[in-house]
Amino acid sequence: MAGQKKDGKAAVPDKSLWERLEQPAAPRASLSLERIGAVAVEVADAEGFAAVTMRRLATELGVAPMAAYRHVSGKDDLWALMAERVAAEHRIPEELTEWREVLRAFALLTRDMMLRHPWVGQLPTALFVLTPGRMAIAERQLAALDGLGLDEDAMMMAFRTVSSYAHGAASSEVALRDWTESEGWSSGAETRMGLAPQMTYLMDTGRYPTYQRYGRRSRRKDDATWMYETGLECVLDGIAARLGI
Amino acid sequence: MAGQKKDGKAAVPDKSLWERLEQPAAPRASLSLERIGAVAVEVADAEGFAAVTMRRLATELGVAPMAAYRHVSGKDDLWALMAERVAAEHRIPEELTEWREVLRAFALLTRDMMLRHPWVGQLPTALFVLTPGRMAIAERQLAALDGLGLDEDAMMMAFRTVSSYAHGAASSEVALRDWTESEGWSSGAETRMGLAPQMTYLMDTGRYPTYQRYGRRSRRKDDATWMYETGLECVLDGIAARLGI
DNA sequence: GTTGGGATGTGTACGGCGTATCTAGATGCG
DNA sequence: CGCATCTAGATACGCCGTACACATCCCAAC
Repeated sequence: MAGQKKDGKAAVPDKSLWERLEQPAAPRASLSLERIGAVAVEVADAEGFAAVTMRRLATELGVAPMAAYRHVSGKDDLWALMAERVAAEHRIPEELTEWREVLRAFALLTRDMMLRHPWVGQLPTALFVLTPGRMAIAERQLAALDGLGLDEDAMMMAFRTVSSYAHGAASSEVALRDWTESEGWSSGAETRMGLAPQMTYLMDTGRYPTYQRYGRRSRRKDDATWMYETGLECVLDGIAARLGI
Repeated sequence: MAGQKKDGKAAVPDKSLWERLEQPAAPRASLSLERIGAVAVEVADAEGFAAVTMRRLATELGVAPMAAYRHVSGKDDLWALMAERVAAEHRIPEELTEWREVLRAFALLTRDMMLRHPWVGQLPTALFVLTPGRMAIAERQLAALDGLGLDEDAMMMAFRTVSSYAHGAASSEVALRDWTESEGWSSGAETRMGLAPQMTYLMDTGRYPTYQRYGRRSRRKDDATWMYETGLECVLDGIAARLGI
């Protein structure tokens, strides 16, 4: 067995992806999980998630199209490597101990990370949990919520609530930014002036009066940071109030 | 012009997708946006998002592979139709008037919808905002927040905070459900017993003590509804407190 | 020193995808 | 009737993921 079918067919080794990722790179191998993941992230950062193809990676790595399959089982493993790589960028300062500060820092770092790597929202959502780096982040949050008299369910609920908010808010922010940029507008104002035809049509139906009033009267329409941070404080307030911490 | 290049090349008409969607179906056409969207949703519900290909749709519609391009510009339009179709399922009861009830109903309906159509989380995130049905939902929320003395920015912030939480929480719930099912487990307990090799490895590293304690001591580990609803109440509490409503 | 086997990368090929472009038939209008 | 217009079909191109068989290289055992 061990990554080798009886007839000599090539395959990825037996050990789990994460175990292999932590092992030192094989001595006489031009490829490694580290290198594959790094290049995948580079390509995605530069040209978008869709540009990350096995063939493109092979070109970038200076290797034949099928070479990477010795190391990853396919695109699933590849995506997992990408998720792990960006998760490892999270560095919540050690000094922070108060639960609210830790959870806030986590949410702010998540947004920064997703603005830096806008393709992250296109990864399968399960990778937001099931990666060593993501689990380390969760562990840090849970530890910060420990010793406050909460039961395990409440601790997990608090963490997951913040995490859900952060993921949802950051991905919609990124999606809207990508969309306005893809339409060739560079500011919120421009966006609203040269509205895409479909938006103009929708607004002109007059079905969205409150929404239109927001468009005319809002003073912070383009301040995504304010929106994100204010929403985050609400979420933290609510957790504190409901859990009595 | 008008959907026709000078040399007779076929193309989708000029009017926006949404305008065409509302028009009555063309008299002598076997295809319509309605029918295309309906079939796309059916295929996605039955076999997953990846099964929705232009060719598969053509087969399902009893039509040549390129026929649908007369009506949609490509997969982008198709996805927009799918998003609009599931958005139209949201029916927030007319009787609800209190802001908190309206926002709560919206969040609960969002979760139900995503559990019913697990592929929704794989749509481009921008479609969670920029569709007529999604805008109608937003309008309803904003209207419920109107007249409480909030300024436009606060109203939008409240709505977006709930919407971000709902989207994030529901998509991670769906992703985890899909993942455990794809591994062939049918309950949370089974999931934890026959843990995937990669998870066993991670847990065995001993790096996640608090997480492991949660695994051992949690009493609501498999109660996704409790988790979602409790988190939602936190979010609503926080909004109420911060905005003084 | 030779040899054999596992690890590593290569070459070739298949079936499916999105979609550009051309062609053909039906329909309504002068 | 004749013609523009709308609709769908046919064909084809260049990508994609990846299965599979093969070549190479290095180390270990003899």
